Amino acid sequence: MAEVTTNLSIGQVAERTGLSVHALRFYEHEGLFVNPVRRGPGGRRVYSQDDVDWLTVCIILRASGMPLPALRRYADLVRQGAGNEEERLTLMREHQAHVTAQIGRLAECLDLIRFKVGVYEDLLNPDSAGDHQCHAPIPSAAAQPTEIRIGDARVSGS
Amino acid sequence: MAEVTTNLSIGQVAERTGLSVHALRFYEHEGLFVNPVRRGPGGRRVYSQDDVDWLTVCIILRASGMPLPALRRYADLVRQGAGNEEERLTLMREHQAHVTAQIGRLAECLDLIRFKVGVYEDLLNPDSAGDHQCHAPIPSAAAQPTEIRIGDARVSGS
DNA sequence: CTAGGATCTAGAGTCGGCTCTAGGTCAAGC
DNA sequence: GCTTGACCTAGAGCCGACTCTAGATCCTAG
Repeated sequence: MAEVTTNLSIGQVAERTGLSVHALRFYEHEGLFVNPVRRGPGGRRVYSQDDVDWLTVCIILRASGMPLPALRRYADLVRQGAGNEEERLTLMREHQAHVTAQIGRLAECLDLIRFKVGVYEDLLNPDSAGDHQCHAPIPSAAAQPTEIRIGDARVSGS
Repeated sequence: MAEVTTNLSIGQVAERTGLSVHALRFYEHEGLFVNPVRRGPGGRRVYSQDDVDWLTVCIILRASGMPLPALRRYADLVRQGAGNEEERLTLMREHQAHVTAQIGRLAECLDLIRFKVGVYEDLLNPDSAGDHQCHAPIPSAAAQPTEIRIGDARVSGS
């Protein structure tokens, strides 16, 4: 069995994860890795494919708005090994709820945005009768202090 | 007809929009209002229902991730009055695209999260055969790096 | 031998979007 | 008259998540 232990430099990992080398060092410093990053000659970081796989998960969790402390908590649990699956499940379920809620909120916002787009389209092209339905809180814009949370998930690229 | 011009204090507006008084002053300072906020005796801010309606729109746009500069741009256009509807439409369409993309990204993330939740559920309740399908690009990434042993793999510089 | 490039550490800086503080004005109630 | 509370301005501070800098080390190529 040829131990194909991939040995990647920080630059290579940056390249294939999309994270910067700075971010990789930062993540390590923040304790987000499951296993300590190995070091090669000269104290240089050496990453395995498992590290890259873990980072891929991290990136997805981050992209969906999980804050670093929660990610660190999750990494801690995985690092501790079997036995804490319930806690991991709880953590994941909570995050799932967050993401689901966020998607719902965005969908609501999208409703207003679509409505606005429709209004301007009609205005610029009055021929086509506009029949936009908007099952959202736009007519009653003055209604309730809808609890919309500003500033939640920030996702790559932007 | 009785002039029903609602005159609201900053505190009242804060209360019914959910924004803080600090945020309201900040938004004004940032030029996010369509019309200049009136002032009452003692230089106190006086808001109309229109202001509140506009803020409601702002809140929704912010909640969907529109950055302040874009919001300011939109306010500028509205302030300038009729004639720039195309630009407003463009702005709104761009934002619509952003939000749609963001929802898509979050949905993808949710796929991994659901998968993870499923894995842990099965692990804790092995009776029910779990058949989770994950129609996302994550099968390999979701592999559990539980207890990864890092041998004394030496990194030969080669 | 020397230059270039990737890496290292520790720590400072950046950015967006508020949030808070300090010091002051003003109107109402006791 | 005095206190309280809402409001004012200008500007400082905060938070999260990086990003960048400085100065050093090390490897490889020419």
